Amino acid sequence: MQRQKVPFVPTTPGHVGMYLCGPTVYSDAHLGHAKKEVAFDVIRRALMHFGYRVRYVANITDVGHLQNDSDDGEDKLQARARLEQLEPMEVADKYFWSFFKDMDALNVLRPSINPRATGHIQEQIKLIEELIERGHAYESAGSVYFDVRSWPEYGKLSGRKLDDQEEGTREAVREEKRDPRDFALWKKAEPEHLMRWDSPWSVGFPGWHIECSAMSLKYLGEGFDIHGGGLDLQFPHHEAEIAQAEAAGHHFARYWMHNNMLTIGGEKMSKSKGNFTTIEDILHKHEPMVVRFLLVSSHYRSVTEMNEEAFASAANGYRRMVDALAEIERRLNDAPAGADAALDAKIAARVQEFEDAMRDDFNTPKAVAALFGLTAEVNTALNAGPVGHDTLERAQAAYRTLGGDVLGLFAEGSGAAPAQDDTPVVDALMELVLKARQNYRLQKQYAEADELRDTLSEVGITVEDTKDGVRWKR
RNA sequence: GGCGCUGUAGCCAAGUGGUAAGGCAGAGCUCUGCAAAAGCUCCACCACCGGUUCGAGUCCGGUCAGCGCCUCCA
Repeated sequence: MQRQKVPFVPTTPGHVGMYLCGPTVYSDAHLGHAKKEVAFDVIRRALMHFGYRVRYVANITDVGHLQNDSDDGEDKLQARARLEQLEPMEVADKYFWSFFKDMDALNVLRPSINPRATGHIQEQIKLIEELIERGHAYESAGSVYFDVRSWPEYGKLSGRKLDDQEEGTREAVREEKRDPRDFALWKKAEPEHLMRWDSPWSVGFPGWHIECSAMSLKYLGEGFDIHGGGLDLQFPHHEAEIAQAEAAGHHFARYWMHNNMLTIGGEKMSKSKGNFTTIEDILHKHEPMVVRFLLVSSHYRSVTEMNEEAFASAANGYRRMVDALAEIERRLNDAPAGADAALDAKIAARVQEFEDAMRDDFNTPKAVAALFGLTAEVNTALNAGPVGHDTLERAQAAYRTLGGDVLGLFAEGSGAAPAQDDTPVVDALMELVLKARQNYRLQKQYAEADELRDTLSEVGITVEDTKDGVRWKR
């Protein structure tokens, strides 16, 4: 809340409670969601790596909030439902599942608790009642609004002063409100509004911000550790969350973390601009791990530019690391016993470098650089000759633990859409083809040998001749 | 108008006042039947102008450019 980087000290030693603002499930998740989810997934994984037990709560917003603040705004879920000719809750469930399918593909760990707004109407009503009792909220025409004038701290997170805010920007300043900046805690439902619940004030639906205050406090308790979300939610959403919770007498989140936005051609990717790429679409063009690698290659607080060149660069760079790891694991099969002290020291230094980077506000680009440093050193050693088994295991552990467990990489084949496993067949065929090619080569019939190699290349199989014999990969 | 962020090589991207990490692309070399892979080498007057300092990409002021939030958005 000091609006700067500060040392982290959890409430309960050894434990961390994290809350992340999740998606409103009314359309496919796009790359912006991926950046947020991966950013906080890495933070969670890093905390776990450093020994914390993490309770990770990420909500799903499935209440249909209005598309804008004017009177006739349509509910987003309902609008989608009309388009797809579904019940609003069918829409919510459809995109709920597709969201998890996308996140699984990106190797984002599932939350410890995944509360849905519609399942916590009672908790939200209770919090609103507390606010009314304390004089920070008032009912007006069946709706309930938060009284920002009654809460001087409103604005502390985003560094805004009420009086600086431009008035009248909104099309219709609702006369129901005492102040145009008051925000809805409960809205009376118009007759055509489908998602509606009983409340002391009207049949209606909760305001957009109240669910996060209610659910985070319910599952993480008073004064929980970390609250995360996109930078674009800082104001008004998170500001409102804090005001509601604290005005009602609760201790709210102690640390706030915001991921920055993703740009394409320098412009923010967003639903309203229509310049977004869905995760499903991008996964048709790029491996999930490449997408994830590109995301962790920039810092969560920085803007990430995503263009085709960046993807190509990420694909090649990631491949280099994967190849090094694959070679380590191949060599483990017939490595001599013992260790290589010089390389051991280098591995330990890179591990240290990685962990230092992560400890400094989760500096993933720096951590990735440490892995590339490791890659160069390991490759050099592997080129030089046999490396001891123990050392290879240490190198493997460095990749699997840091790149794998912490950054969530090297999880090819995980998640949705597992490819049909044709490995045994391909292996057998490759053995035959390579044997034939080797015969051509021994008889110096290079044209024939190269033709085989070129044909394989066309179907995505690379053949490499090395000192130790032929090797292939796809 | 208010609040805030950013400008680092062709691209992506770190950078705690003390000679500018890393990756991709590119060039050369080693290895190789040729390739590929890997390794080595090369590749930045840090938007501009002032100031503070022994020393500034890093601090201060200004200029220019771009972006975000203030309305739904991750």
